[in-house]
Amino acid sequence: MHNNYFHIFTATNMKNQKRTTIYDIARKLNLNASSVSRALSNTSKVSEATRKLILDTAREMNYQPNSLASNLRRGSNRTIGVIVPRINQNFFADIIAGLEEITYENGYNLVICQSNESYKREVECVNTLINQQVNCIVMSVAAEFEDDEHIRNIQKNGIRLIQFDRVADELDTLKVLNDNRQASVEAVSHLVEQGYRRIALLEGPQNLNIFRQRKEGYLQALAEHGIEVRPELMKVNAWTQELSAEATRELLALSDPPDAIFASTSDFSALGVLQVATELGLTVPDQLGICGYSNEAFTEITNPSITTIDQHSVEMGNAIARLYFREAKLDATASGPKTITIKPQLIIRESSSRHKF
Amino acid sequence: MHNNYFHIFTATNMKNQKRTTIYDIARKLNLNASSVSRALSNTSKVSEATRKLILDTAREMNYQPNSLASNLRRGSNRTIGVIVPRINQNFFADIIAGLEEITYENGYNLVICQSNESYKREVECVNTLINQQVNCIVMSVAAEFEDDEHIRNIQKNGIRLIQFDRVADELDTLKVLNDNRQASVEAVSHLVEQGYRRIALLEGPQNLNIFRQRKEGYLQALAEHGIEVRPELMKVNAWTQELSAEATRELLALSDPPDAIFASTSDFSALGVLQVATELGLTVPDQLGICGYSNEAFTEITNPSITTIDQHSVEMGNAIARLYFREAKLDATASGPKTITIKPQLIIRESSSRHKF
DNA sequence: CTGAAAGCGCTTACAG
DNA sequence: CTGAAAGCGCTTACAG
Repeated sequence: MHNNYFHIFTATNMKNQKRTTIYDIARKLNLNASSVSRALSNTSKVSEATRKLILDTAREMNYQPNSLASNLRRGSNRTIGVIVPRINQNFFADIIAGLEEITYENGYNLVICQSNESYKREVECVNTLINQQVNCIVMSVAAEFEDDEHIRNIQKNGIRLIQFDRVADELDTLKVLNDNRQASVEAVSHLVEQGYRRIALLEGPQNLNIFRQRKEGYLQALAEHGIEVRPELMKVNAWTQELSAEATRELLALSDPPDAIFASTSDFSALGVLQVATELGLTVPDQLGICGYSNEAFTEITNPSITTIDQHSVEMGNAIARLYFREAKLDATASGPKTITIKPQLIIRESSSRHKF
Repeated sequence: MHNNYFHIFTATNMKNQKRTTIYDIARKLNLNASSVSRALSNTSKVSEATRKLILDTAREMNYQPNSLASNLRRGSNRTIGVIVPRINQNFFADIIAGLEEITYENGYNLVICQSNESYKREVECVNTLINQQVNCIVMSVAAEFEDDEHIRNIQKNGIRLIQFDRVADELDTLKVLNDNRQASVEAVSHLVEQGYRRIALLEGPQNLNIFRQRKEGYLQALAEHGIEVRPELMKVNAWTQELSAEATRELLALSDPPDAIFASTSDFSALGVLQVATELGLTVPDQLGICGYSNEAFTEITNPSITTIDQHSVEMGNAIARLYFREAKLDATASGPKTITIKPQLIIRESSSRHKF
């Protein structure tokens, strides 16, 4: 027992040489720790002379404040937790970068988790962030959605919640969304204006709000232009490059095949469409029009370049963070449901431009 | 004064309804908080009966442990801090995703900061993470490098440090690197084997180790194949798409222009080369060979597709996290400098394949 | 197996 | 302007 203790002591000693605390500084200067705290926090009244003395000594002793302690005491840790399906997907990486810009300016930190599209992982992420006492959780739900109890639990614990992009619609929370429906309407209308009439839709999982909205936009645009809906032109769950390629093969094998395909799920889907079209010797955009979603970097450099929708993802990240800080400044009780909508932008490129531009 | 206090109380009350603590549970069960703590931590001896009672009550009262408190007490917060130049750059996003996989498995969290390639920001990030008492800092230095005092400071504070990719070479720390030199040797040798002889190099900022090593590899490969070095074929700081395009124009305007360009800085540079080549009507790979670096997603789908080097970035993230956990298990004093090298892989595509493959 | 007590490092009303 | 004291919520040696 004694041996064991001694051993640990030695190791710790060699490793840490014990960090300086405000008590160390106080002792050295024959002051009380509370004065040191006040001088360092730079907020309460301390005489200029002692403040300077304390700051100098702190620097000299290489003092680093212990955020854990001050956070515990203050009951806030100036941290925002982020849960996304996948960190290294362009859209989410941009959101995170956008969040970071603003949170950094405000002296906050980001704790990041990824759900990997799994419901179970998402629940675990939420619990971890609640335990960490983050001030706010910013999240986009996993495709595998089962239940929203864990999300409600965030609010029960007095933690602010901002949902973005993929959200649990029914919950009364702060939300930052893209206007997916409107973007879809514009994309499909553009295809109609280019002369396409048999427009197919590649859909994402309909349990996610964003994919439902994109489908609604597609239907709305067809209605507005008096084009009849042909169910066989709508393909469900075509949301990866492979699934989209497969769906495209099926579509093009129809007796009355589509003359345009709106890959509403992603640009990777659009890429799948383009691949199959090239394989089959169809010219794009003349024989087949294509529109994707997300404005991934590669859409600009494919041959032909791909028409798509830019979601302003970095700006969206900024907007989310700004929303948090604005709400946090208001009385804690004041924040009800509130939605900010970002307007995506149709980027017209070669894959849908029959009339040269 | 009293008013003020009352106001705060109300707000807090309405917002939080006060989270359950182990004391609340103890009081309810007529036990001591220490027993509750032991039952919940699941480690010390508690009778099966009381353990069950405590766990049930905790669930019923919606207890969420306060990590801040336990971390402060234990002096560790099971968190790894990450500092990267840019979160939404593919390589770093992949590294982060790779880190997250392993840290998650081990019950650790990630706190992420981005330096935006700025030295000042990097120093601030380091300080924040030190104050947060993270167990480890994983970092890749900003391009704007001034001094390594902040990095030394990490170790002075008893925090483990793992440098990766872009590192301060002189410091004795754990390092996880790509074998940039070897990758360059292979890329340039491949170009030689394809019959290219006047091979130009686009270099990155030479204050970063990775770009120095890639240049060394280039020089080594030329030497090995008995090809003379022509300084006018080596362009410094060509590390964005625009700068590379510019450098390419200059190179191709030479009286004896290159027949291949190794864009050692990134695939975006390679893209800049490809653009200019297309503009000037040069056929790739016949009249000009191109090789990039990083294996960005788009390199597969450009026309022609781009030969490049895959850095196994997700696996590199995994390796970094595993290194931390392995070292952490060893005695705290035992960890000296140590380097893990990941072997990148040359991906040969059309842009450098004169002989069809 | 359980309880009582100290302490992690800080902040903040309360006195003076 | 400064000091003394309590407390944030937990963990952990020490007794029993």
